[in-house]
Order: sequence, then structure tokens, then C-alpha cells
Amino acid sequence: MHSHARPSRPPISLENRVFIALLQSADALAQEAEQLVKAAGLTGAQYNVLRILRGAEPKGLPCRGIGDRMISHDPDMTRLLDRMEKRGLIIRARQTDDRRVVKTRITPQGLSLLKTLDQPVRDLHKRQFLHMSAARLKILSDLLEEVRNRKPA
Amino acid sequence: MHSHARPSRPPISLENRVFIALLQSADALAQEAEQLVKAAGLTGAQYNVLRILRGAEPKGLPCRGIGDRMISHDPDMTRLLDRMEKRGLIIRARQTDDRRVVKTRITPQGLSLLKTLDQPVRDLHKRQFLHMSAARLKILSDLLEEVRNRKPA
DNA sequence: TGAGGATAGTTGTTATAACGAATATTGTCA
DNA sequence: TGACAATATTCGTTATAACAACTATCCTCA
Repeated sequence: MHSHARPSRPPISLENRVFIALLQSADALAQEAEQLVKAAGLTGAQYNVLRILRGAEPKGLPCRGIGDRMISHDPDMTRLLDRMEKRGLIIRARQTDDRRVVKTRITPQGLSLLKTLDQPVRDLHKRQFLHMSAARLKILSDLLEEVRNRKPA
Repeated sequence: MHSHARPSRPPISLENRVFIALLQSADALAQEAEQLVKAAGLTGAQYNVLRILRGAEPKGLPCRGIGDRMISHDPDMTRLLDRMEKRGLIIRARQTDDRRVVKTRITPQGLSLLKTLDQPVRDLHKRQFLHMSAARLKILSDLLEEVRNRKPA
């Protein structure tokens, strides 16, 4: 055996290739979006929370409900919301009927900040998929749905 | 105007839906993989580095080269590699011809650790896409390639 | 009614990520 | 050659993520 022999590598399966392609594509797209919202002083997670809370108006959502709806589930919702509350983007109020629950709502400031990002984000996504036909985008959308809706083994 | 009016939300475009679906799918798959390699005491990034370095044997790679090949580019390669070197998974040596460059190689320990994960990771990916036909996987693979190879506007 | 368990959220701690500035080395060209 | 830009990596600092333990409140049912 040579000391410089290439270590045996497992064959790359189709599944493996799709896995990697999926993660790389997502990371590239997410990076661009992250950069965009960073100009408004937001992280991707914070932007995501704001959008969720706008969609949850006027009722607001409990801490857990936000976590469930997030793209990538954040295990430390409390302090994520702490920072956003400190900046006046959201407001929290403990429920009177069930005092365990803290309902979070987006503030007018949060809403107006979010509004300034709506068009730029839409434009970014248009650019990100500009080279793909609507038909192929639809197929991609369906396939991704299929990936997500798999039954856990 | 009502105080409880729903804030106006921008219409959700097809591009937007695909963006979100892509990120959610990637996150779900990545989470499972992360859990798997965590059993071996590795983070996803560390596992990724080990695979890259196995593929780069016997030459090894400079710090920057590893970063370029990673799924999600880590801006702090130095300390990521520091931790791995401390655990004996990799070894670093400054080049003599260009003393700016530090070449990193995987150690036999790193290789054997990686080897114990090969089969479990392959099995996981098989399970993750078990419900999809090879034909549809191929289409997905091609579409993702199309996403990644877009020309920057 | 009251003990045990479930649920919602918080907090402490440690490790890692993110960002920028700094160091060292090499290439370029006036 | 010697100043200046480019390249490769490291370091200092701050913010955030990850994990686990903890508090408070509510629910169930013997």
C-alpha cells in the first residue's frame, strides 16, 4: 500500500447529489436574501419573524407558534424576540386567560420596516429565478413539495 | 380605518413560493443529517470539511480552497480547523514555497471517523428520497443545477 | 382537592458564527 | 530596489446559536 494512496470514497449516489445540490442552492439564495435584509439591520430569522407576525395580524401568535412557522426552526425564540422587542419591532403581552402564553404582535414600526423591504425582496426573487421559465419553476415547486411531504420512515 | 385591520401584504409570487420551499426543504434535510453526524461528535460544517479533505487527498487543500468547496461558506475557517486539529482529525502545515499558504490534510483518525459515517449517511439520503422515483429525482437534480448556474444579474 | 404531568416560556452556560482589523508573505511595476 | 497592491491566514470582539435545566401555569383525574 502506498502512503499517498487516495482513500477509498463511497460512490456518490443520485440521492446524495440531490441532497448537496439542494443545500447549495438554498444556501446561495438565502445568502443573497440575508444580505438584502441586513441593509435594514435585520437578520434572516428576524425578517422571517416579522413576516410571520404580519401574516398573523391582528391576533398575534404565541412564541411557539412563531417557531413552528419559521423556515429554520430557532430553538431560542425568547431571546430572538427579546432583541426585536428592544428595537420596537414587536410587542409582547402575557395572556390573561392562560397566563402561560405570551402573545407577540408586530408593531407599526415593524410593519413599516417590513414594507420598505417588500419590493426589494420581490425583485430579488424575480432576479434569482429570472432565467427559469414559469413552467419549470412550477415543476420545481411541485418537486420540492414532494420532498417536504415525505412520510417519516 | 379599523385598528384591527389586516396589514396589506404583498402578493406571494411563484418565485417567492419556490424560494421558501427550497429553503424549507433544505433545512429539513440538513437538520436530519446534522443529527446523524452529531452522534459522531461532528457539526455539519466539520463533517463537510472532512469529506472535502478526503477528496483532496493526498495533496491536501489550502484554507481558502476548503472554504470555496463547502456547502455553506464559513467565514471563520481558521477556528473551525483549529478545533478539528485539536481533536486530531486534520493536520496543518505551512508551505515552504509560499509561506502564506497553510495546507490542511485529513489524518488517519479523521478518515476512519468519516468511514464510520459513510453508510449511515448514504442510508439517510436513501430514506429522505425514498418516496421519489429516480426519474423525478433526476429532474429535480437538473432543475437545481439550473438554479445554481444562473448568471448573476 | 391536590398530586402528577403537560405545556409555555425563560434563563444560564458554553460553543460557535459573524464581522472587522491585523499580520505575514508574495507579486508588480515605476 | 522599494513602495504598493494582492493574497492567505489569523486574531479580537461581539452577537447569536445550541443545549440543558428551571419556573410558572394549567389540566386531569383519582
